[in-house]
Amino acid sequence: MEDLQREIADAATFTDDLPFDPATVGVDGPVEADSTGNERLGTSDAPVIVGVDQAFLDERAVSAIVAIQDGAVIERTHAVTPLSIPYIPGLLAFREGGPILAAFEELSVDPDLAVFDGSGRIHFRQAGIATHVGVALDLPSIGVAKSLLCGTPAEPVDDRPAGWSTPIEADDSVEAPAGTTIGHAYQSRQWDRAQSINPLYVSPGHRVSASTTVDLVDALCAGYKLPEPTRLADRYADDVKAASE
DNA sequence: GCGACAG
DNA sequence: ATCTTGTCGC
Repeated sequence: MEDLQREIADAATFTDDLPFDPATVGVDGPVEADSTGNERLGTSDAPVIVGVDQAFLDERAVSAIVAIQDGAVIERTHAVTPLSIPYIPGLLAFREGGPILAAFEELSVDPDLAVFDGSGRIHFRQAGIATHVGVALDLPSIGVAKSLLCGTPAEPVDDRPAGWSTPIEADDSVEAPAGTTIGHAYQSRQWDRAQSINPLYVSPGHRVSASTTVDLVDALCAGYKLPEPTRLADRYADDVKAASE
């Protein structure tokens, strides 16, 4: 499995190769989770961005995908799939990749970018879940993780203001030249005082550079810690789970 | 053997 | 990820 990941990392592109201008991406505010937004289908040229997340029940995964365009939800799909292997750090894609692809098969719109819950290039072999699925679908993808799998932040990450970011550099645990920027710690939100919020760890999945990944996540956040696509997929996965138990 | 480790 | 009450603050 590790050799396969090296091949996937090799096939991945960590430079910008997007079908849209990242500078035009953004959400005005929180996206309505129950919006149908179908009236705009086929009318806009704006990029279709999908958020992917999962919820679990026993040995099954609920993979949810929520597609947004122009700051509105245009489609939601999901798949409930049996799980085969347990969670092993570094091998997450082998547990969740298949179930996620099953959900993508239910999607009717053509996404321009996928935002994953987990790492992309911030991975021992530079092949996190965002890279696996991005390469499999040859779709631009980024990984947004809530904790750091590997690599070293260029600066301390504690108590940073919203908008701050610092590179995550390859260290001995990463199969890349030492010092290579494999992603960034990005503070999407912060409290005004007292308690502090941990930063997000964002990294390229496929066909996106590390710096553009930060710009995209920044543009997709709307006042919450997680970018809108991820937030919506997270909630949708929970809804589907609740409805099926 | 010890430590470290996305979801 | 999941199991869960209370609690602080806009």
